[in-house]
Amino acid sequence: MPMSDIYIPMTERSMQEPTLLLLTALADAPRHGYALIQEIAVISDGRVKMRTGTLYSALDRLLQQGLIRVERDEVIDGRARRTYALADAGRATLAAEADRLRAVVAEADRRLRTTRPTARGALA
Amino acid sequence: MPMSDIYIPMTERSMQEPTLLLLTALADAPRHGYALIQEIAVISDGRVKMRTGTLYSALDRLLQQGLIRVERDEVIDGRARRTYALADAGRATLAAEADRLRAVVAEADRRLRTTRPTARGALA
DNA sequence: CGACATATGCCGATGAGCGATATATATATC
DNA sequence: GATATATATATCGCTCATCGGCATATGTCG
Repeated sequence: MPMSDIYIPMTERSMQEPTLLLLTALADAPRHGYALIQEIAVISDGRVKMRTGTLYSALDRLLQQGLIRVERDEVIDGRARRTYALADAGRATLAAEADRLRAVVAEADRRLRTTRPTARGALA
Repeated sequence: MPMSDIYIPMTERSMQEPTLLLLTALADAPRHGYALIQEIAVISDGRVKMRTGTLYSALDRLLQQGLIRVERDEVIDGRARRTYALADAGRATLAAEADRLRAVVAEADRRLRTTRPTARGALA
């Protein structure tokens, strides 16, 4: 019989840049969705214009993972507004991610400065 | 009539960690596939055990993008071995990626240290 | 009235990465 | 001689974060 086993990933994928920027944008203060898009544009120096499809699905996912929480719901000038805050777990995750990336970037810099033509140092 | 337009992404996705580690592992010297897996384990302090599925498909992709090149093909002790080297474009891409990540990490650190309870500084 | 900023949300498509599997040789252990 | 582990490359199907597009609604500016 065909066993239709469910795919269960063993390792969790490393965080991608949009998610990293999202947590970073929430690190200093709670913000609502639209404000996050603008804040991320500022953080990334105009490079990243986050799509709402990315934003709201990421917010849903991060809520589910417990990395962020809903701070409050309001209606401002007739427009609904949902404000999100970084949860303790999200704060810890962001700090760990920053440490991890700092180490990799340092290693990349080190290697870019110490280039050898071959792995054993030999050269024609 | 149903227009079956082809999906053409406007922006290129940001590099993920496995790719970043791959380029980093090639930054100081050319290496072959299996050596890259081991080198990446060292760089990431044992955290990342790259799968061959990820490795060889990434190598194919990076070759196609011109970020790496085949340095040489050998047969060592009866085993085939293909050695890859970082191309100039790959070197530039890695350097740019490092700059970018350094900036985001610095911003994350800054924000984690300057946390306010709300976006406007008010608190109950 | 039309254009644009504000604000949230859904949906289909894409592709990097993951787990599994296959193949083959060399070396170490029983 | 069998069995396990290290070396080495390669392919396949699956998942999920991200992307682009679309929908909806209000407020403001010209």
